[in-house]
Amino acid sequence: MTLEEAKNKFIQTWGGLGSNWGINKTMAQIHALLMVNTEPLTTEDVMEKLEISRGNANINLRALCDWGLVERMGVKGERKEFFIAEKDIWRVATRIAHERRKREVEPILKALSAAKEIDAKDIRKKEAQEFIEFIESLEQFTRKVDGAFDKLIKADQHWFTGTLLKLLK
Amino acid sequence: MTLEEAKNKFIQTWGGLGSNWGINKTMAQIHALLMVNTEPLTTEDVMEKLEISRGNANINLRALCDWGLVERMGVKGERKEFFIAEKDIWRVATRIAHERRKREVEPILKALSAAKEIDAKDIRKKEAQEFIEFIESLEQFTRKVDGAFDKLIKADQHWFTGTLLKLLK
DNA sequence: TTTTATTTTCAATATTTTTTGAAAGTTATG
DNA sequence: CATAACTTTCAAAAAATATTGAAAATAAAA
Repeated sequence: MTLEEAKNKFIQTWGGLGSNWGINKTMAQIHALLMVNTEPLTTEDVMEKLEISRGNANINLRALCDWGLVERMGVKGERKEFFIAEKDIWRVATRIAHERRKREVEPILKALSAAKEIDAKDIRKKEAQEFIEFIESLEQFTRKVDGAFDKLIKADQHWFTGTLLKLLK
Repeated sequence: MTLEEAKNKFIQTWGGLGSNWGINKTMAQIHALLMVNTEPLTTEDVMEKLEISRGNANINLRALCDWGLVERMGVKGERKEFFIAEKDIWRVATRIAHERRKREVEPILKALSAAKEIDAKDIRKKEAQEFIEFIESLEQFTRKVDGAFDKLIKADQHWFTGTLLKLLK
């Protein structure tokens, strides 16, 4: 396998993984492409190397910027925009975690809280009490996990890979 | 909102969440339905309450059993099969984590390791060395997170909600 | 064994999500 | 200002994924 082939293989793999993590395939592939290229690339480069349309490249590059996984870069004397990826895997992971937490946890808590608003006529039923109790256990659990996640995201990599992981041995 | 409406709302919400976690909508809805019903339900019940086809109900009930989130139950004197859900949210979470780990981490590590097999003619290039180094940092990180995950799955809930969460305060 | 109840399978269909590409928008340059 | 270089948008098309429903398979009962 040539270096080129190895890089392509990695791009494909990373693309496949992305879909498991709420990131679409193209977005993950662009991210992979930018990670294995030390020099910044233009939209045109991305289109060519991944054989995708301009619209697709544009939309996903923007999404990657929103997620904080990619940065726009101006290059002196060039009119085009250049893009460069976050390469530090710890930062990549925390950025993804941060974004997903924001998008997912809040709606869950809102929905759970809404589910408890039961009419007076029903609320005294044993069945209703059981239901409410169940929803509350879910809420409590969600809050706890969310809190832990939040701390993890804010923690620094050394503490994580050192201290915390030792505790989990 | 009546108790019935509240339950339905919860089922819908849980269904929506599922898709964020690699579980399809129907699968998550069936799981929710079984969680809010103390008594076991049949395939027929699930079809009616969620207004889905027999095939869909069957396939997703089976998947839930595979994930360890639902159990088949025989009921004395009844010919039909009954299903009951895991209701303990900690167990639900660890089962999902366990299943996803199995399906996702192994393929990642395999693919990363394959990406390093670069031809002799390229291997001496500085660029190849950088690439390999990068892939290795990814492998190392994946292994660490995976290890932590594994421990977490095997840990008991008390230790998690008590000891570990305090450390993350 | 035959009948009947129940579960499973899977090709066809429907739905959701992603991608395309061309037109409209923007910004720098002469 | 006009032109050229580049970026953004979005309706339509394609691809991926989930769902249906009826037929086949299985298992219990008669």
